Amino acid sequence: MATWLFKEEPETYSFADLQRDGTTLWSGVANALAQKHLRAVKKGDRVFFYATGKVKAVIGVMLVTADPVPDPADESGKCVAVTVKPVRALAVPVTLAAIKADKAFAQWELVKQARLSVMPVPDALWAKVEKMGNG
DNA sequence: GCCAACGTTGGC
DNA sequence: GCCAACGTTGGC
Repeated sequence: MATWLFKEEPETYSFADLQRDGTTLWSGVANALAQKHLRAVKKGDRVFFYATGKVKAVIGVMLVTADPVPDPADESGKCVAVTVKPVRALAVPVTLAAIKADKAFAQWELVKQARLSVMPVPDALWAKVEKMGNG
C-alpha cells in the first residue's frame, strides 16, 4: 500500500463535500508530474486531503477504492482519475506552517514544489502527519 | 527544438 | 492583491 497527498481548493470541493457524497472521482488533474503520480495510485492506497487557499492544511484521510481510469473530463484521453472515499477527518488540521516548521519535511514536495497537486508521501512523513493530526 | 512571452497556481 | 515559481504556448 502506498500513501499520497492530493490537494484541493475547499471552495471548489471540500472534505465535507466528500463526506456528504460518500465517494468521488478525483479528476481534472492536468499537470504532467501530477498525472504520473496519479497513474501509480492503486486501489487500497491511502491519501491525505490537503486543503489549499485559506486553509492550507492536511485535514483528512481518504481511501482509494478503484485503480485509475481515464479521466472523463479529459478530451485527449491521456489523463487518469481515481475514485476515493473519506476515511476520517483529522482531529486537528496539520497546517502547512507546522509542516514547514519541522525540518523532517524539508525535502517533501509539499514544501519544495507548491504547485504540485498530487504527490507521494514517504512512510515516515505519513506517520508523522497522522500523529500531529491526532492532537 | 529553443526560448520568450504569457497564464496559472498557491502562499504570503 | 501581489508576486514567485512553474507550466504552456507559439514564433522562429
